[in-house]
Amino acid sequence: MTSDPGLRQRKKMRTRQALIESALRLFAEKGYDQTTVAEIAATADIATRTFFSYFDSKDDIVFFDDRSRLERAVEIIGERQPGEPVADLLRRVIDQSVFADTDSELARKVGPARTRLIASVPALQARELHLLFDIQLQLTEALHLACPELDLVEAAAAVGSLVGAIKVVVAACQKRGNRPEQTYKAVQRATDIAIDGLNSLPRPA
Amino acid sequence: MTSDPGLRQRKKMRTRQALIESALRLFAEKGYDQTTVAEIAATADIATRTFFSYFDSKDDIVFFDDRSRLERAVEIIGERQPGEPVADLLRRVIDQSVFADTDSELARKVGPARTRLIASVPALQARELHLLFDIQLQLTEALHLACPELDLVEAAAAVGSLVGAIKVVVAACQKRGNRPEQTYKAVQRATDIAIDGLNSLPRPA
DNA sequence: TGTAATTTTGCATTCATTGACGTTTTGCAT
DNA sequence: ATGCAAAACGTCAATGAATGCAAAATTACA
Repeated sequence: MTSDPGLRQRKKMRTRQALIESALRLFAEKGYDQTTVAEIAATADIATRTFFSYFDSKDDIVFFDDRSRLERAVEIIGERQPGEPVADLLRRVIDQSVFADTDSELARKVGPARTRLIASVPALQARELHLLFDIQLQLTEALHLACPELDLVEAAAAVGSLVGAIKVVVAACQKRGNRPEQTYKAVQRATDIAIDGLNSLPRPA
Repeated sequence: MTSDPGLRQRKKMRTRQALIESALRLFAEKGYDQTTVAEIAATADIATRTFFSYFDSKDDIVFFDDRSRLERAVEIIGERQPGEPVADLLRRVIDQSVFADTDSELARKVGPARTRLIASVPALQARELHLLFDIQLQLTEALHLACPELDLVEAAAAVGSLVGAIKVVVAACQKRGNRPEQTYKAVQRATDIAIDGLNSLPRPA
């Protein structure tokens, strides 16, 4: 299955790669809205029409490595040791898929720039949230399978609560311009709060 | 401030209303993608160009009452009794803003149809998630203000965890085609899980 | 009324996205 | 090697959302 790329596949991959690199470079240079699909295609030496057989939409290209991140996450969940607490399992998932550079060097290369790009373009924010949402649904299924003691609702709540806490905390940090250091600490705190529950929050003085 | 609408304002409101009704009716009849902005405008007897001075985009019109829902929520948070547990406060927010028909009869009228519509159109799902996300950021601020014992990260985690759990659970329920009855119960369960934390989940047998 | 402020509109334009259809490449079997 | 079928690509044309602009219409107010 993972054996023969074949000329066809190799060529497709190269084209795909070229499109991704062209797009991200142009977005960085001229901004997302100022870059047209036609330009991206031209820069990668591809017909405009063909762009859409590689990516469903202009914004999709920014999230080229989402699929592999998801696959990694599902894999981790599938390898759960029977009896391992759900909280521990999900902690590992967060660390090793969300905050790891899953998809080759390219992901690491564009990492921070991409983050800034997404934060600054509403259309990309929306796309990201939508993708993340789909991912959560799939994680829910995987978790439900790997943890027979959880019904579907419990699995969904677990995933939603953890991811939701982290996502909002990260956004709040970015909004106030925190350093990555601070943001990372905040993510840890968010994780703990999701795991220990809202009742673990400080009480009024 | 809330006194004189004036002819101008009244007219604008009527136009807005007309646009909303036309749009939702057409979406229901022919489907979202098959309905053009031009048709919506024509049905409401205004110029196509004018549509965009009432709504920023075609999908915005579906979420016409989001603003008032948010305002209601922020209001509730602002009225928090000092010493009231955060969990209790947020429970009330969920009940009275998310699951209440805030914006007049219109909201109630379109409720279920709109839910189905959003679920079936990817563009609307994305828009909804984006709006919901913004809402969460604003709730975070409001909560931080109303609860001095919470720092910003804690407030964000609280909101994110609760809303996240509910959102994913609702989606999971819809996906498997649960009845509203079932879904409502699931929301309660999701709320409890967010409040009590992932550690409150059933342990492996 | 007359004038300023605000809205509405028509028009042109840009650009993402899609469908139909013909052409080129590649994989594979003979 | 040769030929066929499928996969990929490209051309052309069309649709429809979204935006800028300036003229026309409407409303507010002195």
